[in-house]
Amino acid sequence: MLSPYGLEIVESCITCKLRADRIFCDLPPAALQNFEDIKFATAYPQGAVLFVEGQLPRGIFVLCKGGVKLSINSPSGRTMIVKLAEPGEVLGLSATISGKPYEVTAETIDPCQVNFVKREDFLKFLREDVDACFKVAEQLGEKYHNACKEVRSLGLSHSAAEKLAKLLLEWSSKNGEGAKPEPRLKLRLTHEEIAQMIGTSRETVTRLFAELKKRQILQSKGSTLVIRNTTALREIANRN
Amino acid sequence: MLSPYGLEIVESCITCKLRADRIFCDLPPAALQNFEDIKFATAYPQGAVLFVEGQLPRGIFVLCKGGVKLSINSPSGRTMIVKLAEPGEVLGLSATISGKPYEVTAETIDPCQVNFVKREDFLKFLREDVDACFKVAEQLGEKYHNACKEVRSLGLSHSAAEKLAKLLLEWSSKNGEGAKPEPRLKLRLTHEEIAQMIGTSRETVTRLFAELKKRQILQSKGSTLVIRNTTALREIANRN
DNA sequence: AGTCAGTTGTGATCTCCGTCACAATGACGC
DNA sequence: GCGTCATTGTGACGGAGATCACAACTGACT
Repeated sequence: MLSPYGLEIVESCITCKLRADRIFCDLPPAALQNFEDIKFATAYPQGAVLFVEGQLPRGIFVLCKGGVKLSINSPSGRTMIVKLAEPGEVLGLSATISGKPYEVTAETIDPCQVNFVKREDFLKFLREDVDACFKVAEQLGEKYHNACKEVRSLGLSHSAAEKLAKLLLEWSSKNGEGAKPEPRLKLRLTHEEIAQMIGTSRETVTRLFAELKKRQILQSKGSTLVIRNTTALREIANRN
Repeated sequence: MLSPYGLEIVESCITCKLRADRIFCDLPPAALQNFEDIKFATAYPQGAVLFVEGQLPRGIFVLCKGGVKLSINSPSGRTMIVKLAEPGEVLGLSATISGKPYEVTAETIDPCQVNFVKREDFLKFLREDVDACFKVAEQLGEKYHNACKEVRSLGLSHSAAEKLAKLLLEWSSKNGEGAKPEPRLKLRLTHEEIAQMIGTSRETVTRLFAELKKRQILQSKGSTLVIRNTTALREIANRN
């Protein structure tokens, strides 16, 4: 099936080949069929907003393909990026369960495929299936874990350099690049957005990058970044 | 029944009168009976450590009575208080479900009554009971919500004053004191600990309190604090 | 080519707050 | 009472980084 935004939509979760790798999607057959019946397969272009912090929960969004930026905004216009969600994650979960407003704003950074489930359908689904309910608990645990990591990074770090180094190391450890002596990673965010991830200003990020390059720890080729001296970067990340 | 640490232990969850008000404990009769069979009623003195960040999860701790301080520690000796847990909360939940190490350290700040459930018993219990499983999801959602609030406070605030004001307002909104024109609250923490809650230094907290008192916004009588000018405090909390 | 918006790079200030260093106060036991 | 310990109160100083203000660069679109 052809679809908008250059995505090839996977229509059915039952035949989806990616399922096994996914945190949430790997449900037993019975649950999967029930889920299949209540979900809507949808697609979004880059830059689309799935939901906004403060809105009453309409339902959950299971990310099948693409990346989504989760952020928290202050009335004063500041914004803080909490996480870049990856395929397999369920977005809007805690709000949908509690009925309280969405905690964060979710905005696509790629063309995305998403399975949407209406709140009432989802709650009914959970009430009838322990397996699904347990998966949800696991998923929420994962989210909590991430939030704790964020708190740790924000609260226990001394310098912006430390936080940036931690972020880069985390990114490089994905995609199996972490093991290599000189891991490389694609920068999907602007300096401004990186600043919002580590709670600092854009200028500081630019300056830090400049310094790391000068010290031969980093090297950039277009939008790919090469970590030339992993040990040095680790040292900065654990400084003090 | 008489017990250690001057606590009167509530032996059975089934006859517990406080149950209805509690987030987790209000289970349907069948689930409650099953829970009753696997839980251990225990008591701890003030200052006891229930579990430490990084330990493999032994099980969950349902807080029945007393207060527990949840904190995150850095290898460098810094510590950040994430939350003061109240009766009804389930501690060590996400770790017990995922099997990954406890996220935080839990230390009692009062003599406490706690119901402990071993990990394997708890998991089995959840697998057999949708209602309990759903309660767990709700509880985890609540934890996630709190963590998000923490991230917001740490990441989006400009000044220590702002964070302190926010904290005081939050505390005063408990116990129904929030509605009163001059809410009062008992300070259960030292300046040092308050500093750890808002991610600043002890001296800064002391200085901020001094200033707030000078500006007639606060007034302290022993360990109770009176908020004399709620509007001014709100203004500081939302400054910028 | 040229234009224009969105990035990135860099210098000059300025301020908040962390840190160090003590003094003052309070709590508690003996 | 007095000694010990934890907590609180204050001053002085320095530095990390926010903020402002531009300049330089990039890439997309006409």
